Amino acid sequence: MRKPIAVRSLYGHVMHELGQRIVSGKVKPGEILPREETLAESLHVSRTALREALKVLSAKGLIESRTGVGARVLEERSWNQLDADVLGWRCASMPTDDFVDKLVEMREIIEPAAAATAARRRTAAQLAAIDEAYRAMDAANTLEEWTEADLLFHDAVLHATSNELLQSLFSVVETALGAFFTLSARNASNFRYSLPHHQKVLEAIRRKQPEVARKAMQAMIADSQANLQRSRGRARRRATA
Amino acid sequence: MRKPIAVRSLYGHVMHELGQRIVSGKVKPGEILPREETLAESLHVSRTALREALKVLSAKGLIESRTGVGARVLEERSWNQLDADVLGWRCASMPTDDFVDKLVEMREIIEPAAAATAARRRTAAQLAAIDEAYRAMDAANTLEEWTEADLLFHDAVLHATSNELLQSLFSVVETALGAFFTLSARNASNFRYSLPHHQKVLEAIRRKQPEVARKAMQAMIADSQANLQRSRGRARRRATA
DNA sequence: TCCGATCCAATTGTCATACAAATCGACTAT
DNA sequence: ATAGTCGATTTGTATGACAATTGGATCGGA
Repeated sequence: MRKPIAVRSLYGHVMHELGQRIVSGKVKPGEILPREETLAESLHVSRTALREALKVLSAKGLIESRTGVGARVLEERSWNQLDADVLGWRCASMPTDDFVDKLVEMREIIEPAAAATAARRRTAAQLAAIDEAYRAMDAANTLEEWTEADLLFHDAVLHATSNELLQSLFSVVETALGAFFTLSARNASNFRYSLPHHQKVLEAIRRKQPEVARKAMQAMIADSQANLQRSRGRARRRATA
Repeated sequence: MRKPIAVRSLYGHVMHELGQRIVSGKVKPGEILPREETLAESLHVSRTALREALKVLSAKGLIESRTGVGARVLEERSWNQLDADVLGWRCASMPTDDFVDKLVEMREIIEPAAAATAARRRTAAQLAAIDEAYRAMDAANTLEEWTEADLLFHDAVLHATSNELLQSLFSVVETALGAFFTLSARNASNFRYSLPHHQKVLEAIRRKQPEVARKAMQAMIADSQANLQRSRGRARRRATA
């Protein structure tokens, strides 16, 4: 998303490789990873680069290293579930329906409340940022331009709450939108269909009408959820065909 | 909390030291940290240990290292505000009313929604856990027992949503709020006052009434916030006296 | 046989050093 | 004045060495 395929540093590659192995369940909680020297060799990096990756995974709560024992994969309960990387790894390849449902549920909780708060507190500059994102969506000619502007719009709404904790949840919203983008049937002719929803949110925030903004955002999410359900139906019919 | 004084590893010490310097504002966004060799020397560790700390801080979004340039402190906007360490450093460095307000705002968004979801989806076992926590609160004789059972109650409600993202989110907010005061208690003598609120939440979840549960939770939070305002007033009067 | 203390092998934690790669700015030639 | 080149600076990666910690194996005594 942010980094297309990204020329990640060596340690970054290692971190993603190991992170995905853990999150995808290829190595299960409780298991001990191979010793650092072996792991480094099998990933074709030095122990130095490997260790930096392990440290970051440890900070994300995925593993715990103990002297003399090794690196143990921790239970899912202690994973940093809101971490952008962890969320991304859970969406790697195809996210499960179950996980997408949870992402949508998070949106349903976060974004309407954020829209309402933004309507109450937004400054002129914050409103301008939302407006600019909206106009970029309106002007978008390609899927890529639309996608970028859409993310910007949702980020701007969170920003307008002036609550940086709320804004940090953008990683969740971003992941949810990303999952929606890959799962829903979007093409060159119909990707603009949600523009009116966005306009209603924008106008409510402009006019400082919290409850109107909340409702508009709820409608937008409900609509995208319905869209997901339709896609699932199609996917299932295709699978059983 | 978890680790009293904690025998942190060397790199852990370094990470906390640098993290606090950044979050507290001793080094400001945009500034470049001293080069690694210098930093390592001034902190009395090797470059290896320092680099592991920098890598983790980078993963938390506090800094960004670039070859040939150095480690730049990033803007607060890109900090991982919901990271447990970052939140902890903020609690330590700026325990202002403003920050608490933002935490409370998060709670107002999360917990009512969680209660409603729990009422919709709770299993028998999850309900039993909430019920057990409630009875522990009822049986509490000391503030300590009450506080422990209170935490258990709220955790159990979140657990009953079966959404680990939501759990993770509440968990960090709860921990941060817990650093300032117990979730719902006035003082040693009448800490049980919020028991009826908890009972209403419990019963609504038992009867699978989402909106009732949401309202009950909202009432509980509103009550504890009113309580917070009163104690702030007292603190201010004391300060100006 | 059971139990405890001791020792030892395995593994991570830390350090020191060296060199590769990237960046930025200054300098040079045109 | 400008484009290109070069060099100093700093992070990125690799390597080798040793300290510290852990858990089990070994051994001895009752």
